[in-house]
Amino acid sequence: MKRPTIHDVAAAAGVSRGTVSRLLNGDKYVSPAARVAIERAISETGYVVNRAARSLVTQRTGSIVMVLSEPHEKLFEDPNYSTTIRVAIRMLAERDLSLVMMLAGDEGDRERVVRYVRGGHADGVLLLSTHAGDPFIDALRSGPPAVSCGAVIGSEGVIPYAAANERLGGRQMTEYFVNQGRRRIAMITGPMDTPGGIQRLEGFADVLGRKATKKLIAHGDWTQASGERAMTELLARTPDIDAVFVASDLMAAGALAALRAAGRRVPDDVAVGGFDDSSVALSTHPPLTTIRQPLAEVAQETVRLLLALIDGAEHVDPVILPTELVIRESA
Amino acid sequence: MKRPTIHDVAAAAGVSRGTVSRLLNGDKYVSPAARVAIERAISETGYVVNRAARSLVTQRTGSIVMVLSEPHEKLFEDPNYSTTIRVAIRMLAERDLSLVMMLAGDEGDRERVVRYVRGGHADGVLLLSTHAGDPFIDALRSGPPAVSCGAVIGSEGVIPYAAANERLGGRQMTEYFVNQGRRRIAMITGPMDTPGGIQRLEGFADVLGRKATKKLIAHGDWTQASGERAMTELLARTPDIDAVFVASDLMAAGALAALRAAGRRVPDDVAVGGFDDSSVALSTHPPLTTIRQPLAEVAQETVRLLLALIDGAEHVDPVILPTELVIRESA
DNA sequence: CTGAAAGCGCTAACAT
DNA sequence: ATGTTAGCGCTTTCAG
Repeated sequence: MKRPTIHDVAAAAGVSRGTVSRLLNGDKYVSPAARVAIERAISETGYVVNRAARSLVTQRTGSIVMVLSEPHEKLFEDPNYSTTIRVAIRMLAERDLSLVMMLAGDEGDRERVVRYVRGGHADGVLLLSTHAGDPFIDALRSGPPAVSCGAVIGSEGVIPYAAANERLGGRQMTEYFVNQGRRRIAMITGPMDTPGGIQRLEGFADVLGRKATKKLIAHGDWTQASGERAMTELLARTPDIDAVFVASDLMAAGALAALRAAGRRVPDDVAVGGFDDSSVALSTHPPLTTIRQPLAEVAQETVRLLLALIDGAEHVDPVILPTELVIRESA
Repeated sequence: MKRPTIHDVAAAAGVSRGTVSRLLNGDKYVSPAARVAIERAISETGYVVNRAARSLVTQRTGSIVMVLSEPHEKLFEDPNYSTTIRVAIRMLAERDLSLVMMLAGDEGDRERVVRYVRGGHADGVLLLSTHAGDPFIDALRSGPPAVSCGAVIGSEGVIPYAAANERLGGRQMTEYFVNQGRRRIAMITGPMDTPGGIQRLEGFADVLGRKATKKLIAHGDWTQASGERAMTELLARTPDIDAVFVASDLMAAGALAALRAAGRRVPDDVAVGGFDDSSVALSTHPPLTTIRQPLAEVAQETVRLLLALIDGAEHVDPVILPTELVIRESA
């Protein structure tokens, strides 16, 4: 049989469609009697609201789009997405909002996202790992509320966000090395158009000051291979380093391999610090001393900001959460 | 200004709404002249179709729901999801279908999914890592087409699927050990209500026959910690093992830690084989010899099956893709 | 507190 | 090949 409509429910309950609709939408003006009759009718008929019809009249869609800006191949390497996705789905489900996922890895993708959002197909936008100067930030300004999980470099004032205090994390690791008595501390950063790339380095520089010279800094792109490459480069350039702060656990795993190949013992000869406290941090040998980011909380706050905006807040402030040093065996 | 409707486009192009609609829906009966005028009008007005309105009349929603059945905490540990998600988003986007994500980790979640699907909010269902006897398999039978990425144990005839040939993978690794001259080969399996848990063990048993005794088999739950635990147990139970096939790379990382703690050298004393060829396989020491699953192809085939069903296919056959042995240093 | 009625924007069947 | 029109199922005034 066809799916029941609000009309069927109204008929079964002996009221008008309007009354059923009012109940469904939490309007207070429904008599107890009507309420009971309608609720019974709903469960008897197995009625489920037709979102398309509702959407057509309310002009809201009941869905939020999550935009993954990472180039496709790398999506695979990042251990952080699943937490964010999981938290977002949960929180949105509570509000009866569904989460639709889109990719924004190349120009075609991005255009699709813009069309989708401007076409009014989503009530809000959740940005993930958006890079500096991403052209479509502007395109989103005229649409529904957008927030980012992690700062959008260069658009911090435009797109509200929640993020871990990455700079603090950088400081925590670097201070730990200093307190351990390490003298030549190097760093392998992430891409310099991402907050994690920039701010972890800032924290490093905060502590080391002028000792943080160019020679001690190499850049990676978050992949393990890039960490290995950067470490090799660092070793060639400055053989006497006794500690290295790597901006992600995955890259740190690569650095570990390079150190092993070079015959350096970890942590005896060189201390290695990672970032993320992801699952790789435990599978390396030795297990990584790293910085834990409150990922779940960051995701939670991001969604909270978005919901506040959807509920009509004019303005929300960024939320920045502290990181934490996790000591294991690599440093 | 308000978003333009099909009416505005029709007016701007000097044709009727029906003609615009026909063009939009690929109907062949549109004159070249009208076509040009309409296309110009569309780009001038910035028109984007209102999916809700379309959905209301076509009874299709333009979205596919992906259901993640893994209990929440574990979602985090599995390195395979992102590939599947990425491939699915891509392929669906080409058909202008959007991907909505739902969790089915607990009873409440599952009920939500069933309501959603039966409420007609999706044109198709994509199941991920559904466990044996998952109660809501039945609930899905009356709704839109559903397919699974990976077999659904116990419902292989009910839910079409694409999957890697996990049993073959189990055979490949075990044969490799045998050919290497290993004599006491143990196995750490995944959960026995998942295809990966069952079939990788079947492959192991295919090769070893009656030599695959209970004493040589321990069970894990895909987590690294469980791999470590199972390895310790195996070592206590059968100290003379010289090879172990671990059903996932992550668990293998745990096994490696247990072997190191027990003072066994890998691969000299004990060969270790993983499964998945995930990123951890490269970050362990030594890097893991493992089985590669054609994840992207599996995801692709899964989506293809779903699309075929949506397009009206009465029946589709399961697709099973071969795995491949990847030799590194752990065996 | 409730019923009636007017659309929301679109597709598809029917005319022409 | 194209215009006209009848809804799709719902929310939301507006009366009462």
